[in-house]
Amino acid sequence: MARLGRSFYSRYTPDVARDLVGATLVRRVEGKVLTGRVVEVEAYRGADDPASHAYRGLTKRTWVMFGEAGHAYVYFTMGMHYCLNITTEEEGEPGAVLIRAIEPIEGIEEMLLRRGVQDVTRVARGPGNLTRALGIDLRLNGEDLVTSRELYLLRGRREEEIGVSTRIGVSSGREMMWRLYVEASPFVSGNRSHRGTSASTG
DNA sequence: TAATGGATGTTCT
DNA sequence: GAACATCCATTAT
Repeated sequence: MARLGRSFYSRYTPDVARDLVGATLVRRVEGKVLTGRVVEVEAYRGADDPASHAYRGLTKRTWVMFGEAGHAYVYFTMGMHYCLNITTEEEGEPGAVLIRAIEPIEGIEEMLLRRGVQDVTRVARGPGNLTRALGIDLRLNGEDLVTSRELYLLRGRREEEIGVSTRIGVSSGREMMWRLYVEASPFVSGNRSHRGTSASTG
């Protein structure tokens, strides 16, 4: 499998989000290799997206979203959780894709250990759980996934059935159907109320 | 099946 | 000082 390069990320964010579903996320930490298939993502943009951190412009927190595509944007939220995003768009144009869930492939035992749970379908389900399972925190903020040894993405098969819905946990920007997930996957977060319309990819 | 609230801390007004 | 791209257990329907 080939690592995704700069040009993959330097595109319109919802398109990148769609193409990231099915990719393989690789995390190397403390001598362990942890990998998983991306099964759920959300797109966030800039001035045209009130739900985005970058909506109100460049700040000390959001500068990564305005920079070069293909970097990790990690932020701390709700006093407890870290969330992992991958930056998108041309430099200067803010955008990022939030990775919400993966289906664990390699290093499953290590992920279960880090989370303190037994259920594989829940170990990396939801953005906060995912970062905990993979040992991702603010030290990885700004990491370049095109060159990093610790965190990167591999091209995956294109998924057959991809579901589309509004984004979870946001109060504004509800008209944008920018949450994308593998329709049949039990590793996806949310519940029936978060199920949107189904869309096939050719 | 859906709504509620507590833990917890950074960012922005 | 309020809001927040969360999670989970608890409570209400």
